[in-house]
Amino acid sequence: MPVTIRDVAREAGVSITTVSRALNGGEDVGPQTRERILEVAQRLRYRPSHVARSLVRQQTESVGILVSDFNKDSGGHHFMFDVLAGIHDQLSEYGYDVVLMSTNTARQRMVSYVDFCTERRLEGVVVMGLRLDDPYFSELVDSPLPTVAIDLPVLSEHCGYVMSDNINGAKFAVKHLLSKGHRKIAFVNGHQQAAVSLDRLRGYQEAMWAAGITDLSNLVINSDFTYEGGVEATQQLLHQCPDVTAVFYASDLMAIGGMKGLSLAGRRVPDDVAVVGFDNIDLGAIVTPALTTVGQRRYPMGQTAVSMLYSMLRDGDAPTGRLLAPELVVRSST
Amino acid sequence: MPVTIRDVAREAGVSITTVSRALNGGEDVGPQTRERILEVAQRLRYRPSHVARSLVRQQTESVGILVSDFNKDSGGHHFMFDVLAGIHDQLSEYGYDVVLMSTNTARQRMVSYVDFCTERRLEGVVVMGLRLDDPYFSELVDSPLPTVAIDLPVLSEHCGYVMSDNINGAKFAVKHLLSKGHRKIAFVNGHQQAAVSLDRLRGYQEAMWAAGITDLSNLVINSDFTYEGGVEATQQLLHQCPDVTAVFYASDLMAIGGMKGLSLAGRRVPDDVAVVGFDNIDLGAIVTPALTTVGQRRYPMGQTAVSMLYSMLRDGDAPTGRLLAPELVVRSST
DNA sequence: CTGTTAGCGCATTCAA
DNA sequence: TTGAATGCGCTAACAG
Repeated sequence: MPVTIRDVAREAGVSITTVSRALNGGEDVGPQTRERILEVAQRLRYRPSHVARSLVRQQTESVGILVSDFNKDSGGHHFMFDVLAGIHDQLSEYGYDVVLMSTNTARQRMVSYVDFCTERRLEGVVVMGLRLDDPYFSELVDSPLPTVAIDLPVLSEHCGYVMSDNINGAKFAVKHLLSKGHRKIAFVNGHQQAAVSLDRLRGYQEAMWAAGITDLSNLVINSDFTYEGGVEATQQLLHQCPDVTAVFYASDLMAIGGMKGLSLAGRRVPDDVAVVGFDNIDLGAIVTPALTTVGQRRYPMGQTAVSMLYSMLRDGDAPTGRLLAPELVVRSST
Repeated sequence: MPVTIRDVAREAGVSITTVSRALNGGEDVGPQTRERILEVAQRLRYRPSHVARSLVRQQTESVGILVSDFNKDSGGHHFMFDVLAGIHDQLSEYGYDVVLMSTNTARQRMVSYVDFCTERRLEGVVVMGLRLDDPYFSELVDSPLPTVAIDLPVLSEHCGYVMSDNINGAKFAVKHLLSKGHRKIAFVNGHQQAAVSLDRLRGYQEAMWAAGITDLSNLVINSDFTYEGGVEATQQLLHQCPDVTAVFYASDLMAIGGMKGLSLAGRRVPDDVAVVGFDNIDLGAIVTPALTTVGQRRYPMGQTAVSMLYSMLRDGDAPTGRLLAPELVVRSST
């Protein structure tokens, strides 16, 4: 239906080869001819078929973004959205098309991620929001398809990853609390299926140990990253360890829930109990008191993932694990 | 590089024609042959090239999602993300691929949206987050490319739209306030480039007029949908109309900012001043007091847009304007 | 400098 | 029931 290269060729009175050359900036085309072709192409609003070009060149110049179930995720919205933006923008900077897919896309079509990508001849994938135990994920990791994962520390021949330096991020938080004189510092973690949870726990532990605080029993509670989880975990924490003076939460949402829980229990923030979160979501600046938190650089994270993928695609570079420095944002909750 | 239909044909000792038929469920294939072909295809992990298929069938089975600049938008995150999820999920339900593009993708590549879509042979587009005055948008609307816009009431031969019934949504809010006995009800609107702003204003006005309140001067203020905007607008409002007893904000973010502003001014919510927002973002349930708001059904909005696009694509249906009913969520701020 | 030829991987006539 | 031939729109050798 659309205008093809043939139409342009006929109208300009040349062969399609010449049209192709003229439009692709080939050297060997007469200036007059070129000009005429360009004029005709523009007049006819000719747009080369990306599909046909992909077929003959054997490369689609497009990569997939694989996201875990869109709607089931609540709370991770901000994180995912910003990272997605970074991925998209950087990709289109490099001239790549972006094909969106989610874990349930594949499920619906009854094909694995790898098969989906193979069919579309995607040149690479960026993965985000997946859990370590996703059944299809390992297949992706083992496949020759260039892959970069966000927040999943898996490294293989064709798969690299990008994530915040969660260990040091957690250390920043704890050290900040220690510097304020706190000793009884509790930690409310996210769910255990997330790789980041392990790192944040480790950072917390190491910072505490380094300060000579070795008995962490009753100070660590596992929750689920959500607001409600933060409320509940805090109540449990207050029960099993009433003399805490500070709590470090593995997410801002939990921290905000935590402040609610503390308030319900009659504790004042930051006077009775100091609070630190993780993520630096917009909301943290709005709540009262404003939340001290460890910020993740979400948009750059997306960009970084893509630039790594690009170097794999273009230069055949080996994938790496790349850690982004988090930043402590001190506000009034501490 | 990947396995092609040829490889399967050779391995199975048949022609590629037969392979094609067998794999596409053609009737006229011997049961034995079919089985053998299926077995071979599976063993070789053959995946038909979506690219080649698109070329020969002259349809790509993929649609584009056009989003305004990803990173410049702050605050609309939730809205965009949920709608995006709805769009994506429904699209993949129908078997369509999803190509993501943003306004700056096109700008970077120096082509209009239409050209971008034409090159990729996208069959349709869903547009979201664009402003009415976007330079390229009208081109899209006028083009023969099937299009559905979110929150942009433009209707043309090939362009339909989906949005919340903002007029009635605003009426719900105002009527709720009226029923609580309020008369001095102010309205803080979003920026004027958004179509929704006009509708919400109109709903507010009509509801007030219907209640016999005709003098709305000093009661309406224009802001920008943001938290900060809400704070400032509220201060201004309190200045020019100190005796307001209720404020309806055109976004939850502004409403939350407004509650902050009210608190700063020593007014209590809801005792001194009642507050209603618009959007029903998660945050609204978390703040204190919890925010009464007009909820938009974001995920269904995305789904609806796609089902409309699908009927246009598949059945040649004419595009329509579809309004989704909003819902009043009453919480403690009123 | 330009045109002819040959595919890319697949679906689809038309014959056999 | 199967296969050979044709072409989707385009690029890239190879000639001229």
